[in-house]
Amino acid sequence: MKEITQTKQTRIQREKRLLIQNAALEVFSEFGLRGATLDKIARTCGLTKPNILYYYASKDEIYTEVLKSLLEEWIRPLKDISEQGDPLTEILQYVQKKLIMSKTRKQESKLFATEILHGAPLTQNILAGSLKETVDEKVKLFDKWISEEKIAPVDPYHLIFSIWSMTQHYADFDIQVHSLLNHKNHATIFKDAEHFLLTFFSRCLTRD
Amino acid sequence: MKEITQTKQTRIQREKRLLIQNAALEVFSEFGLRGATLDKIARTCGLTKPNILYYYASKDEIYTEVLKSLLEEWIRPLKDISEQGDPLTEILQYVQKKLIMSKTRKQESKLFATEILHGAPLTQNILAGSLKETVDEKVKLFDKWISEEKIAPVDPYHLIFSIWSMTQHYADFDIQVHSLLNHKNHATIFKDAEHFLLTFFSRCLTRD
DNA sequence: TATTTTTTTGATCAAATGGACAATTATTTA
DNA sequence: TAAATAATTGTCCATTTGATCAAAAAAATA
Repeated sequence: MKEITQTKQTRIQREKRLLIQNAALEVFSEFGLRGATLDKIARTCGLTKPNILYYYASKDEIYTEVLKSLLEEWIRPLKDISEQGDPLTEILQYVQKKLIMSKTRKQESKLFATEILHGAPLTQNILAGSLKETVDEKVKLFDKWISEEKIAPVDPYHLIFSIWSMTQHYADFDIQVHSLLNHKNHATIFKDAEHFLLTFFSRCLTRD
Repeated sequence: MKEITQTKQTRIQREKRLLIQNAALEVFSEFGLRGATLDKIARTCGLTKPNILYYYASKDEIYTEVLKSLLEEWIRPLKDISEQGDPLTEILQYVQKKLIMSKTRKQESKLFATEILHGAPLTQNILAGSLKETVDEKVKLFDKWISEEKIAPVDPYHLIFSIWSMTQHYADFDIQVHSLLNHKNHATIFKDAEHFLLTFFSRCLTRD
């Protein structure tokens, strides 16, 4: 295969690569890196195995690309937290955004979770890089808000962890959630979750 | 292989099966069901592959057994929540117990998470069975406490989800946690997490 | 100790799977 | 339209891996 540079892709290359990425996301999020096979990905997007390997050098390369594009999207809402806005509103909005992502981007959430869970072999540099940068920046902002007594004093790192874990839980553990809630309507679950989380965090951040 | 009944195991059978289970927990929690190989498990416990298959009919049987014994242990602290005790204390104690499990039983937590994440192929009946039973029972208790105004009104199901997600986060996503906290001392992280969680839940459960 | 039973292992198999490649077909470009 | 380039696929290969089995070794038992 000729080298496919970012600047000089044919129409077909753009289309097929996207097709493969979408199928790969589906398969990887369900079976993990090792459980996913090229055959499954091929079947999912209606291409043949050698054809997929014409666009990507290896299975690992597909995985890396899918994960990379996912990570950028994953960090974005955190970046959106603004120093200008009302502190409590900003944080609650972040909670809402993360919950919406769990609802609409379940596959991405699961893929990310699996990757971290199994040691983040391909993500460690990003965790220690751009994600850490953004987190540290927001932690500073939260500390500032705390010192100005605009939100209650809590450890900002653990606050962020709590937002991540509680919202992502509804995507990653959806099987369990649905099973314990008698397979209640999907939309209802998320509405209840939203109400719970907003109550929870506003109570927690407005006392003292 | 002769059938190994529960009642009539030799000393060697008891020892070797335990040896295999421990190795399997280690390997499965790191690589997942499909990523784990019999060779890896064999190497981990110093047995040969055919020898392992002398004690277990298949890889899936090992996985199922490890998971089954894990699940019983996993539900126990929830059962311990007592109607007799002080409501807030009981719930905070449950949070503490779950956090300790994340600290000391990281492998179990990760294995469980991976299983649910990938569709709980071998656990679904347990989720819908004994786990659901216990959860429903405690939900009733929480509702009672709420109606008696002993804790603040929150959705008990989502309260339980929040406890699970926030505590297990420190085991399942330990790579991320450590990376973002500059690889701070393990014990310190859990002390901070405990303080955060106890503050968080007591604030949340004592208002109104 | 002799016999039986249990345990261990080397050799091997069949299926699954990631990947290579040459030949063919489709598309683009001159 | 002809030549060149890009895309597709059937076939094949090497490795991995779950599992089998017969023979050997070890342990238990009589």
